[in-house]
Amino acid sequence: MFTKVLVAEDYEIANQGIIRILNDQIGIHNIQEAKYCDDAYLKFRKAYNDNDAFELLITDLSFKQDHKVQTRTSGIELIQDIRSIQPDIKVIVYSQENRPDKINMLFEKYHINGYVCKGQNAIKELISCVNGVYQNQKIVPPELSNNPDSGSMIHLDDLDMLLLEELSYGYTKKEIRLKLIEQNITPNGESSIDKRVSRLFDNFKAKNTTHLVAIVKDLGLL
Amino acid sequence: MFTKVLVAEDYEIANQGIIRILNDQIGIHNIQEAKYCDDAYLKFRKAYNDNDAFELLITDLSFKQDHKVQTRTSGIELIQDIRSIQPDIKVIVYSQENRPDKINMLFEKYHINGYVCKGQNAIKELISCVNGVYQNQKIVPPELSNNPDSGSMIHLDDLDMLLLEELSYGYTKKEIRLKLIEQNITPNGESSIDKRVSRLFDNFKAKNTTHLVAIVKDLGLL
DNA sequence: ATCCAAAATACAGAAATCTGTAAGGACATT
DNA sequence: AATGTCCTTACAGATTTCTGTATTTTGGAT
Repeated sequence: MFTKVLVAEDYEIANQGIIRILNDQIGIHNIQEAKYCDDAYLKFRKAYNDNDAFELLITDLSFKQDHKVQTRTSGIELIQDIRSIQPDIKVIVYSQENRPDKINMLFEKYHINGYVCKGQNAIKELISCVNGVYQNQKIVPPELSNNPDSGSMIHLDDLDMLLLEELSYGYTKKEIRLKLIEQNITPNGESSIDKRVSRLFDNFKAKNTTHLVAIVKDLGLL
Repeated sequence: MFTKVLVAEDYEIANQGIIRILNDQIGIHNIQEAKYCDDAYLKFRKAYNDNDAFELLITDLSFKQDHKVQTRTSGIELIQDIRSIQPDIKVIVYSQENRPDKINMLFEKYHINGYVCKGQNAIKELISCVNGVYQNQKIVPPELSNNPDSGSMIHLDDLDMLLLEELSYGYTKKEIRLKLIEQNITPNGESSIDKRVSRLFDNFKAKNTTHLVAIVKDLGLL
């Protein structure tokens, strides 16, 4: 089993809970905790430089910022920074987020090794996740692996996302068209944009632009 | 100090943490916990019917739903249901949410007694919140009470919220008008709705309906 | 080079949005 | 009763949205 673990979680009640589980139920005793991303990074650096590196990082995604000035405010930055130095460190993300799209993105883009969703079964899931990751498995939360419709997810390309974003800012299609032309993005015909947005209507079962943006906001894609 | 407390929090690691704090640091020993809203409600009803009612409810806002069928999925419904039976019960909401508008809404609309934000100082804040609420104070989280612009919040009445909601569902103003007439809500003239929405445009500096809904979603009011 | 299918675009018309003006009613003050 | 203010509503016109159809362009396969 892992012998040395770093826990980055700003929410101190959870922080303590995680450490207790690692300690009592998994038998890991060499644990360091950090309530700030920057603090986590410093502890990581120190251990790495002392040739006593961490084997596993368990981190939250969002860190509230208080009075202290932080250079990192999200777990993603922390993961990137740490992986750039120690690429083989195992990473478990442990967060509130339960939207399939977002969790999948973490695995695909940042190659995390496991994800545990804060929730009713966090204790059990955390234990099996740590065990699985130790055996080099990729541990997806059960909500996701059981969910059949996560595979049928609609794939949105960059232009789709751009359109959704611009629409959510209240720009008209004419204005968006001009922006696309300025940035040399094709297609940029007004009716091409219409068509694309209409397809999004179908995908998300939206009645109109306002509805579409509301849906996408709810899904957390914007 | 309170002698009997109900803790509704689906996230079990936090759940345990809260109970430990109440126990060890505040000296409340008669605590019941619930990981589901419905479960919390049943425990409340039982205690109330047994003439051994709870004095304080500490609840999260969002409850993830798993396989069990729940009639209540949000802490707000739980609060409403419980308050309709025992109006004088003290309520502390304890949640991830840190958007001022939403927290203010909880105090104004649901008359909660205290709010604690999950975060770095949750332990300290929870302790002082329970103490303050016991002394009939209204305990606003420090992030909010220090924030000067929280006072300048735009006040939205029920009709405003209704309109925003319907617009976010993609209904046209004609459709919304008909709904208002059906429910005997005035004003319901088409241009009255227009005027009201235009006022919302001004309030939120929105360019059009889509932009407005996006802004309101971001603020967490919808 | 030719053909085909998919994508991009133009165009058009019905519906909806947004904005302004004006008319009518409710209500309080004088 | 008269006045003024606020709110509701009707109406109108310019713009935008949304949905079709038709035409052109693109890129790959033969």
